[in-house]
Amino acid sequence: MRSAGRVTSVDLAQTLGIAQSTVSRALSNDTRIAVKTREKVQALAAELGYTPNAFARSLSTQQSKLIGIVMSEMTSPFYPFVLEKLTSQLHELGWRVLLFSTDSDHDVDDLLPLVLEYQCDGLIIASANLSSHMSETLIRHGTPVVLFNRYASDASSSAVCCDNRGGGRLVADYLLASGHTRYAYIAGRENTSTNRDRELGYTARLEAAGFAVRRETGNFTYEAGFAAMGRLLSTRDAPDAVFCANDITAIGAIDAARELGVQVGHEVSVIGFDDIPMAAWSAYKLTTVRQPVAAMIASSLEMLIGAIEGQVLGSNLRFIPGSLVERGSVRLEAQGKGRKAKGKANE
Amino acid sequence: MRSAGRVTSVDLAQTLGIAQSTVSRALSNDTRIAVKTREKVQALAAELGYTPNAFARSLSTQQSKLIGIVMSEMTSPFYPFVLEKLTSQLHELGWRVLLFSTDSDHDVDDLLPLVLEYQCDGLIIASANLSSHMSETLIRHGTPVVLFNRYASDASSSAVCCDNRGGGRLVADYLLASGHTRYAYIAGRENTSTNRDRELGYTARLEAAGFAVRRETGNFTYEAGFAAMGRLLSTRDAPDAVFCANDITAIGAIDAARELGVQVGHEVSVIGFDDIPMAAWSAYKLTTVRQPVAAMIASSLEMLIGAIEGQVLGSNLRFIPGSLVERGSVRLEAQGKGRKAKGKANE
DNA sequence: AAGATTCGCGCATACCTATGCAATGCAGTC
DNA sequence: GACTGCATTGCATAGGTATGCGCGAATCTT
Repeated sequence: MRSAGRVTSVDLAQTLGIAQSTVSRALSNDTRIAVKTREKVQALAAELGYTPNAFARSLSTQQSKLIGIVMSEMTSPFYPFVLEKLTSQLHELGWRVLLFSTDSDHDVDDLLPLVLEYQCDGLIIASANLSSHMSETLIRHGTPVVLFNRYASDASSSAVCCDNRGGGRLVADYLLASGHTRYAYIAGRENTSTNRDRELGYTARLEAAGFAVRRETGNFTYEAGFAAMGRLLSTRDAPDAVFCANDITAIGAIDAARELGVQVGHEVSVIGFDDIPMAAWSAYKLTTVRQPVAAMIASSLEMLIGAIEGQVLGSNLRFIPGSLVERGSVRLEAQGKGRKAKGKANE
Repeated sequence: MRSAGRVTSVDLAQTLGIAQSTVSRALSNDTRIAVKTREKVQALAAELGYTPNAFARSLSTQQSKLIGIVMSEMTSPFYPFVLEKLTSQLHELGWRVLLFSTDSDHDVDDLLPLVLEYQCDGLIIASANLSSHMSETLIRHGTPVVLFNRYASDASSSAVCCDNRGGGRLVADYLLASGHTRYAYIAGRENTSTNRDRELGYTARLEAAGFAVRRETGNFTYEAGFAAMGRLLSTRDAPDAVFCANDITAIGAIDAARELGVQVGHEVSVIGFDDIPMAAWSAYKLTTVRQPVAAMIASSLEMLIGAIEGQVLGSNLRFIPGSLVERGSVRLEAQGKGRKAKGKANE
């Protein structure tokens, strides 16, 4: 009954008194088919509202034209943007998107069977981890993967990341140059390479310049930033420069500072990471490191599709540099509080 | 070569010297298969990493187990939350999600062929429009649809919405009760039922109480709210109560007010709609109408899956009431500015 | 005009799973 | 011992598309 409504290529063929194969070729603009028949077929197809069955096609061609996207933290402000760009670009390139979501806490292992059942031609994993066991399974199945903004420690799968470590260094240099002296870092989730690298770049640079870095735990959320900043400011010798693992944490931190009557951009400087739209709001004017999202997405797709079409499965890591965007949340001139000379010298 | 890696049910059958049909039945725990063979098959399947081909299965069963989700405004803060909940719930229920994104400006018509090619068993359209022509096509194909937070004027497809009109009334009553006198509305995108209904409920109630409502255009974004509030406050006789089409607009409005030195919650009251996480931030403390997201999603899935399984295709509209959550952005006691008595009386 | 070439199309099959129906083997019954 | 009945398994086919290969007809060649 259901299939009664569905028009198939066989139906078209029978109506026109030709072979199904001719219909198939006519619809794919095969040059071997005479222009006249081709037009006849296409006209009838349009008239009857024929829609090819992607499943049957995939079975035949061994290509699903499906890309799986696994995403966690979908509700944090950065990733929806990524997801939208990814899907719209994939659509333009003729691919469809099978969406999976997971909590970032554990690996995506349990989702993998589903991805494989649906014969995804490729897989993009954003802000989630892939166990090395699974990555082997994928390689065995010949399904290319690229990790987005995360990379596997064993380098078993390709990945595209913002140069998080470089970003951390950028922040350190900027804060040093403007004469800050008491540094802190509010972390993101601990098991993420993003958090690790941002911290590493920041801290290494500062320690090389002779400064210690106080560390507060966090998890990439507003609430965590709010709480951490509260802790930082409630101590004697509170920091005058706070780098946050991402923007939303930074915004939480700013709100906490305000609540305590501490002026952001004067008494304490705050820097974030991502450059989400909110960072530009007049309420925050957050100085931050902009992730080169467009370039990262382009790069991911290029790598993924290259791997699918060329079957070059070699793993490949790419780090794309971010850029510092200056707004109002950092005190620029040293105000006699810190060792100005040292800060400047380090630039 | 690709298929060399793929293990099929035929492979299993040959290895075990049994028929493919037996394998199929063994893996689906068919009771007719002897326990011993069943175990043998399942063991081998696990060993070889057999993954059933969902396409072949769908071809055979005429069920794709795929739900298409069409979403626009993915980057506005409300919808990622919806998307995440939808996909995770669908996964739990055994469905997969095919994701399509579109800009909310035009209909989803161009995406429809893709949805049909992939034989989606059902379709959820969030914050986007479906032309009546397309809705007919879907009915003809027997594909159930439910619109999320939008409904078609011709009632040709099912829909689940927040009771936006009721929400607008809630806001009006609340503002009247607290003695406001100069009302304004900052609109969302004009072609949306959400915007229309929120405005209608609000305005109708206020006009019934004898108040006029000043209207500013908007489009559900921060920037639009910011600009609109700027316009409102730059006039003589500026409003003391502003209802915004959604939270993000309201937050833009609040920032604009602050920029102009106007105290929100005292000189001007602002109310939003949605109750996104940001609304609770200490920087905003936005009083707003909470959308019953969980209930809306549950209801959508219930309707959709009911339609898929029962083939009851009747169109069905469901409106779920929201609730006012009080925070700090509304002045509560009349401050001698307005006709307090009248406001109170209307509660 | 007969053979060589090209053009247009059809036949048959692969892709993989699910399932109705037939068949087999075996135990139990009278 | 023959027959009924049940428990297991196999056979065959559907589902819709793409494509290698072959065939007939039309065009061209000389």
